[in-house]
Amino acid sequence: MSASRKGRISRLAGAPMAYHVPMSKHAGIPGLEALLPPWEGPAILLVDLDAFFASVEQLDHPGWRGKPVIVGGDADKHGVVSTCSYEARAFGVRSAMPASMAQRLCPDAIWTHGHHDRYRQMSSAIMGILRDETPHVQQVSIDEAFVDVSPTRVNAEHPVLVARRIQARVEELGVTCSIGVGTTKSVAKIASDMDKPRGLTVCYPGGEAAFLGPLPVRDLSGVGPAAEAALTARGVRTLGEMAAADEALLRRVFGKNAAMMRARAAGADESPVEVDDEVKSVSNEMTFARDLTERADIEAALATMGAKVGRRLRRKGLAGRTLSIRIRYDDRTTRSVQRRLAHPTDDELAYTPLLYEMLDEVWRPGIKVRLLGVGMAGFKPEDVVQEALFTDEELDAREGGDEAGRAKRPALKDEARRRGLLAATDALKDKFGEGAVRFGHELRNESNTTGSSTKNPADYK
DNA sequence: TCTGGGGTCCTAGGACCC
DNA sequence: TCTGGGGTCCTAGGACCC
Repeated sequence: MSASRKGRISRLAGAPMAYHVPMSKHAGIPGLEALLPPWEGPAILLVDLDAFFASVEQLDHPGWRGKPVIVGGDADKHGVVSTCSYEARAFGVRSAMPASMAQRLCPDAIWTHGHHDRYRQMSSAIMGILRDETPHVQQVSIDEAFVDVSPTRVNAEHPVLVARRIQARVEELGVTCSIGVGTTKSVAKIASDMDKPRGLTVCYPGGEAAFLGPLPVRDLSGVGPAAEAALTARGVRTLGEMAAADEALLRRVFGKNAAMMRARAAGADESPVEVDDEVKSVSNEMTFARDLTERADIEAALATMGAKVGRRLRRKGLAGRTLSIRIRYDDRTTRSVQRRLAHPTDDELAYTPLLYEMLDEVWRPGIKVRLLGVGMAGFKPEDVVQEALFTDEELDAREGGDEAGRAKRPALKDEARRRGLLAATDALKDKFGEGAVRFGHELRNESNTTGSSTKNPADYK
């Protein structure tokens, strides 16, 4: 596909200079540097890996190259498409589409649940390339990052040349990326979407209004289905109209973000590239192919997810104080319950009984459960130090200090023994994989999940 | 043919304190 | 006996992103 673009330098609607630069020969277009108008002021890249998961699969399975590949969940288990190759997109398959629909559109596609450790590894290598260019890298997901390449920051080198070098270095790893270049993050983001795969789209300083003006508001990051509907109802359809809209009108749609969103629509939002990787929450969810109706099955699922969350907390060295569960009923309505803990913890053996208590607030016998989730939030740096969830006195107060009350407690309530057990099972799972150690409850719902894939922004760090 | 799983951020209301 | 307003914490829900 790059052949048709080879050598093309085209002008984008209204922008003084907006180039699509061909990627097939990007290692050196003779004289390109001389053709580029000088760049004044800030320059930000948005680097977006093309069909990332599917591209890695095609890299690792040579037989899959040139064929429709779909990474996602099972069609008969409520699964959806996570990522699909461009060959599959030709059939109309898209991300987030129900897997059953994708199967009808493209019956011969190659399906895989994905290999997330491999994606994380590839992503880390690519982010390393970006950080080798400049430390001013803001990773926004496993396959996207902003890079501040303002000439004052990168040896006065032209931003377009930096972008072309990044594309060349990424391709050496066997995958490709599209890059948008602009004076702000939102301009770079929109530019990166205009030409995929292997595209390089540049909006020069001063061209923002002409570049963004005709685009639909939905193209702007931060405008979803609800905001789009609210804007349309008020006669605002394009980014140009949004940039000119009354702030009071926008406040009814965006609340306190109205001014910021209007600046974005005008390409004038100055939010900086931020190197910030602080994790705010850790959670795990499961959608079931068959709705759960038995309390024992629901508790087993909560215990399984609680254990996964605990293990990830320990791996990250985090302890949280806000425990939450999420539940979706068979009619797809969703409820959540959260509870503030007395002490931060990363120990599922301590908090799993609380999950069962919280369940009582949103579930009664007879209710069918389609999805369950367990999450932990409320981290503070000083909370990383481990503490027991409850003291014996608090447990006595909760459950009664008599023999019957004490007998209800987990057999391993002794903190040191608990931590020993957790450390041992973590070590086994590190060595032999997640399936190496299972408790009885973890087997109950086996083979009843969607097997879907994810792009978890916190998990590759 | 029917919608996943991982996150972040915002809003609104109630409890509580002064 | 009834009453205020502001600040903070907590909870639930929802919009949005990849």
